[in-house]
Amino acid sequence: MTRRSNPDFVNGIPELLVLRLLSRKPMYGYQLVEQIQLCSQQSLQFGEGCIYPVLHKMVQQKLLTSQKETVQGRQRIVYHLTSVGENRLVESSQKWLQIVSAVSSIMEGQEDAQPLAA
Amino acid sequence: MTRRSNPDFVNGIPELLVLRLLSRKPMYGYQLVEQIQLCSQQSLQFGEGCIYPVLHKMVQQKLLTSQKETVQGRQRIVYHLTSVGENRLVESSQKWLQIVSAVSSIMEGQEDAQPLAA
DNA sequence: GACCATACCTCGAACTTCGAGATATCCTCC
DNA sequence: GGAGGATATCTCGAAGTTCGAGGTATGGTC
Repeated sequence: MTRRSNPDFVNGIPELLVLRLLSRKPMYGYQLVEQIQLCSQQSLQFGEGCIYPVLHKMVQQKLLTSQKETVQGRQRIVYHLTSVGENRLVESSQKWLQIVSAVSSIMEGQEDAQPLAA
Repeated sequence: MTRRSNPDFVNGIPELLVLRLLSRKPMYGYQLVEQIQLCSQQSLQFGEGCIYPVLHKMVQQKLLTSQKETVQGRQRIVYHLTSVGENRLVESSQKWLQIVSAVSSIMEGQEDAQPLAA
């Protein structure tokens, strides 16, 4: 139980990663799950129960298009980034970078920004 | 409405920041809200409706202790970091750094980790 | 035939953020 | 004296996210 007992910092990351990975080349769900694990050296482990719903949501939002393929009798659904998705990728990475830098500045900063004009 | 329509990357950040800010010196809630805004140049805007509950939760978890103060007839509740909180700060910042680095490696990476042995 | 890897899916639980609204005191200005 | 703003606290409910568990199906290997 106690599924997510402490902060995992992971909100929105699956979508960002899917966007980025798909900007390099089309992929299917299972492959995305594996790539994320591999590329991050197991640091990031998003299971299928996480990725599939994200994928479906993104198709609905027209960030992706999907396309059925059958390889050796095995069905795959290959996802492609749309131009809307490309835009979203740009926005999202900027936002991510901005947050990383804001958090860093607080984490590394030594003093108050302003003494709060007492 | 549509409160949080797209990913905000912000999960767990309030706690991390509170931990860090309090590791420098004790502060009260309202002050934390302001400091976070100031220190991040408005990039991070966690309102009181976000920070107060976080503070209460952290006291419950013994990450913080609280102490009432009255300054000019105005009540303040000052929060101090406990040693449990210090440990949590260390763990959490490591985890944060790890995620940032894993995400960066995927965002900046150019190729597959492994060709997935086709 | 059994079993594993591949490949897809859904459901519910748990957690988080955050806007809105409410209260109360002090100070300043008219 | 009264209005209004800044300071300072709080609670509630809505909305969205992640993710474990469980389910289905096929192809290949032993």
